[in-house]
Amino acid sequence: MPKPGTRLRLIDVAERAGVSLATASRSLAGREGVSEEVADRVRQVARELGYVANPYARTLAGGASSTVGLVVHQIDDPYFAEIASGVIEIAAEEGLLVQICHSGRDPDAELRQLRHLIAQRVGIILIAGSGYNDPRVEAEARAELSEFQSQGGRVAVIGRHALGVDAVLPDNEAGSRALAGHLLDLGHRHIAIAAGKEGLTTITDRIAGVSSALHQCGLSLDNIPIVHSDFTRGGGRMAAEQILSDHPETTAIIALNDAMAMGVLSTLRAHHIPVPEQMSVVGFDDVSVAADLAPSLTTIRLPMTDMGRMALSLALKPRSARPRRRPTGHLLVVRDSTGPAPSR
Amino acid sequence: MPKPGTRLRLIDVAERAGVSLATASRSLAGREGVSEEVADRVRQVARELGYVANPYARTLAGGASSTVGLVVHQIDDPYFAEIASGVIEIAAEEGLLVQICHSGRDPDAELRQLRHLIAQRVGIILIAGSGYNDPRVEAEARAELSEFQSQGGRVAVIGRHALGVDAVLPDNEAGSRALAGHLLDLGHRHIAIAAGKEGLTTITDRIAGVSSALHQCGLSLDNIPIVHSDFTRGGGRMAAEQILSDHPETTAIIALNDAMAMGVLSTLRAHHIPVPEQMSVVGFDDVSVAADLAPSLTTIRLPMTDMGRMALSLALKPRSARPRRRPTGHLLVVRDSTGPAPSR
DNA sequence: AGCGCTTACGAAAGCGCTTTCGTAGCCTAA
DNA sequence: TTAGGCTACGAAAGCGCTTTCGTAAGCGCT
Repeated sequence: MPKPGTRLRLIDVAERAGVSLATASRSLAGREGVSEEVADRVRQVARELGYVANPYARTLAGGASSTVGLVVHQIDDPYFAEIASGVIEIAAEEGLLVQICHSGRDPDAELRQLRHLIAQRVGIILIAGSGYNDPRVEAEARAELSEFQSQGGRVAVIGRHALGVDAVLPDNEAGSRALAGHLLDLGHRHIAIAAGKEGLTTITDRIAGVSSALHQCGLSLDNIPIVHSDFTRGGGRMAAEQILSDHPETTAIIALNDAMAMGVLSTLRAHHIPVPEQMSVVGFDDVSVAADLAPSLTTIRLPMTDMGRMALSLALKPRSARPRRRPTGHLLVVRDSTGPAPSR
Repeated sequence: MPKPGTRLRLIDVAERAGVSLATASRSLAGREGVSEEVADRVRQVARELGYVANPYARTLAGGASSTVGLVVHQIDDPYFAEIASGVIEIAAEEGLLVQICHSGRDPDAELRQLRHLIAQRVGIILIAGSGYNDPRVEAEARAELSEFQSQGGRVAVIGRHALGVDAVLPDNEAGSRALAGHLLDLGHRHIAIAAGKEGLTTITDRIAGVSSALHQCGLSLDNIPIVHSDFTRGGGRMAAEQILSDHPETTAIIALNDAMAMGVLSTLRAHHIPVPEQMSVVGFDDVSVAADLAPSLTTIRLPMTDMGRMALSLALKPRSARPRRRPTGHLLVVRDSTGPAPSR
């Protein structure tokens, strides 16, 4: 920690500008009660001297904390990395700092991280990643957040709902409906779903979309296998293995995110099953590598970086009475991993 | 920002434990001058009450800042995301917070971020990513960092040197020597290099490794094309296009990182050039998706997550007189993207 | 018993800011 | 002219911690 007394302080600026500490503070904060002339002079001096306020002192004194806490499942998952990238971009513009912490897809860990961030007095909390189908955890998180908000904290969530706060929300159901619709249009009737860990709302929503598409064709979710493993490439591999061995009639696999889809593709390759000739595969998210895979992946594009940007912007706006929802667009991107169902 | 007076303060803990503020502080900080008995009681009370120190007050009062600033080129690049993941892991264990900022592979932006972090009074600075072949920038960064260190700040760099601070360093030269050696062993004599933006030390080092391998075979770097574009998939695509059109005799492409290799593979696919039958491709880093590509990528494995962990651990240790270097292992991982040079 | 020394603790002084409160100085109106 | 109300600013009080300094109590020693 830098030794005290060594950096430029506000009082130095004030002296140089020939005003009191209070006036200098007001000038830089843009508060009223200072004549334009004096305020300009102070700002000028501050700029010349390259003054940067000590955030610790500022926050301690009751100013707004200028750090935003971002909770992600795992930063080295491209989905979250892209969101983080958007958040960092806006934060840089606003002069805020971003603190990232991992929840590791564990509801309790997420809650811990949340509490830790609050205890650390961040000013803004952003939570990315699926919610949990666990009323206890959701209720606790909600209580924690509303307490935080009542003390002036700002919150927004990305890709999850039910927390009673502002949210940036993709339409998971519509997305996977489009995905399933695409496969059905191609004639696939033996579709399997490679899903992540049970208990994530994202998964529930995405499965609901598939169900809805099936119903439109007079089919039902009951007849299609859903393999739950993990929202990672490894999880995709495991799910694919299971689908191949338990449901050999399958001609299309819906992976509920791109990471799993990549695992599925890798397993199919290992089994020498040509994609899309013998098996179609779709993902969800359109992480940037999806286009560079072989075969390139048919998926739903979510604007992750934008979602990150939107979430922070949303949190920065004055709070409204009711939680706001910003829907994100989504787009079916058809690439080379899907094709007509093979004829028998 | 949470309203003051509302959270648990150290004085509350002190009162509950029946000691003074000073004693409570000393107890929790593990300083001496407190009897074991009293210290234990204070710690016990703090734990029961769930006390978390206000980091702003703590830092302002001259305690160590408990936030680590991590500068990366781009967080949604898997190489950096994996490093960040390791840093976040250790930080979580140590109760530190990680602030991430982007330098965008721009030396001046990096310098700005550095200054910003210092101005923000972080306690530890970690810089990941290549250095720059730009004496001015390097000198300024070095000066800034040494000033920071002289005021008690801790610093470590990851994957770059020449900054006069502790470093976690892969052996870029040996790695690419192994890579080139592998291709030479396979009989390739028309090798091209897809490199990132000129001016990065990482690139210089990796090219030097190739050069050294070539020399051992009586060949020289002079005869092989080096295309500079960008350390991204897009950059890989551009480089590949140029290599294909300007150097059709090429049978192997060394991409200087995995992202570029992925771009190269994607371009080769677009040109219907079979890999590795007609063209071998190697990358560098072994980002986790490299194993799941089609074909899977021959590359040099760098333990990115470990590098992140090591860097933070290194910075946390008491400073030594001279900058320490922690070499990281590297491993040639031969996969499906390389094969014997095609016979004419 | 009296001295100095150590140990264990409390009182209080900041750290650099924001904000409240007080007060000159000025303007307006009677 | 004087009372009343602004406006523009300064003095000073914290924010919650760490750390320095002072001191009472306990110890061994002469």
